[in-house]
Amino acid sequence: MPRLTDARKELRRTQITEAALRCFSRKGLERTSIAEITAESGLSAGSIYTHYRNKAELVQASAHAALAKHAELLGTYAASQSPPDPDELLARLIDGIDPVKSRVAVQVWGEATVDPIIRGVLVDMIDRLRSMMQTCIEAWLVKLEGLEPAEARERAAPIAQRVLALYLAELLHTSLQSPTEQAAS
Amino acid sequence: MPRLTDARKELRRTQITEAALRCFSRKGLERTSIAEITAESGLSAGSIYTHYRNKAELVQASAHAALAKHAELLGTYAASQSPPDPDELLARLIDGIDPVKSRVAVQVWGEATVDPIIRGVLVDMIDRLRSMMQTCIEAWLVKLEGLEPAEARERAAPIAQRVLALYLAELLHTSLQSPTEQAAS
DNA sequence: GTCTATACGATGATAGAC
DNA sequence: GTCTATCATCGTATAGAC
Repeated sequence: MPRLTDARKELRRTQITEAALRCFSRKGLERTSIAEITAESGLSAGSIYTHYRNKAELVQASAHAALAKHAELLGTYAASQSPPDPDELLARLIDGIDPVKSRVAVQVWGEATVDPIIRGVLVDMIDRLRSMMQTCIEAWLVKLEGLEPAEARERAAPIAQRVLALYLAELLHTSLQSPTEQAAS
Repeated sequence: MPRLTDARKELRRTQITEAALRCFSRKGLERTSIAEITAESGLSAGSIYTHYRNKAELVQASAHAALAKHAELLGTYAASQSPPDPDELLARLIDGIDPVKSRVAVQVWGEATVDPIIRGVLVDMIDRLRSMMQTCIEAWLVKLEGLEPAEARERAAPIAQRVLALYLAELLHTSLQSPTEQAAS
């Protein structure tokens, strides 16, 4: 197994998706052309197509990468020894929102409306977010509010649901606030 | 002033946007071609371009139409004699969500991320929604909770903010639940 | 005002050299 | 694996007849 080769391969793929994410944040998932991604990545069209079968695959990979970063942040809190209360959790998550990534995230929402694969990626990620929030809130209810594990689990679910909703709304809000450097089509 | 002519003109325009909205709901704002809208509307490309300067203008008009319908529903509650409490208000709004329109609405969010004009339309509509929610909640606080108008106004704002957030999140949820009849790009 | 037919541009994707 | 050059396709927008 050529481990080094695989690692380099993956490195190239992320190099491409990183460049793509920057382009998407400026022009959107659809209106970004492959040419722009080649310019941003410093690679060529041919090279990109050896790593991704077509543009749809690249968009999917980029969407996954964009959403995963949101989950990463939450993961650190979920694993924390002293879990924050729901308000504090929400505040920290909001504080961690990156305007650039928020734009791509909201674009992914729109695309998920129409593309089943992107939708699968998004639904999956949202479920993971909710699950992690629930874990975090559950731990808080047990450790700091003194609830029984059984009752904590029961009460954590609806709270997590609402924290998630407020977080998503804030994501939308952020994506609309940050200025666009791009003229209308 | 040829009033009848203007009325017919407006009628044609809505006929076009209605057809466009159905197409958008299936294929998205960008991947819907003018040809598909002509087919859906029963008109021709030439006809459409006499009513809208270009596709961007048509998308803007359609976006406005899609969002306005959400506001209409809320307007009836805001003007109601017996305003519902926040939970009930939210429940009714959610109950009134149309899956087809929810998809277009979320697509508009994504587009607003990139297109300043669409963003203006969206931000405007969101502000109107929040304002109407606030009015509704304010009336409820005064009439049914017996608060002073001054305090009601103060306390209504953050509640409206949260109801709005929960509503938007539910809109996203609905847009992801309804099945897509369209293959990936 | 509406249609048919078309020009023009843009873009996704590939072939073949290195 | 990567690049350059190219192709084929598709979609917007327009011109001109009715």
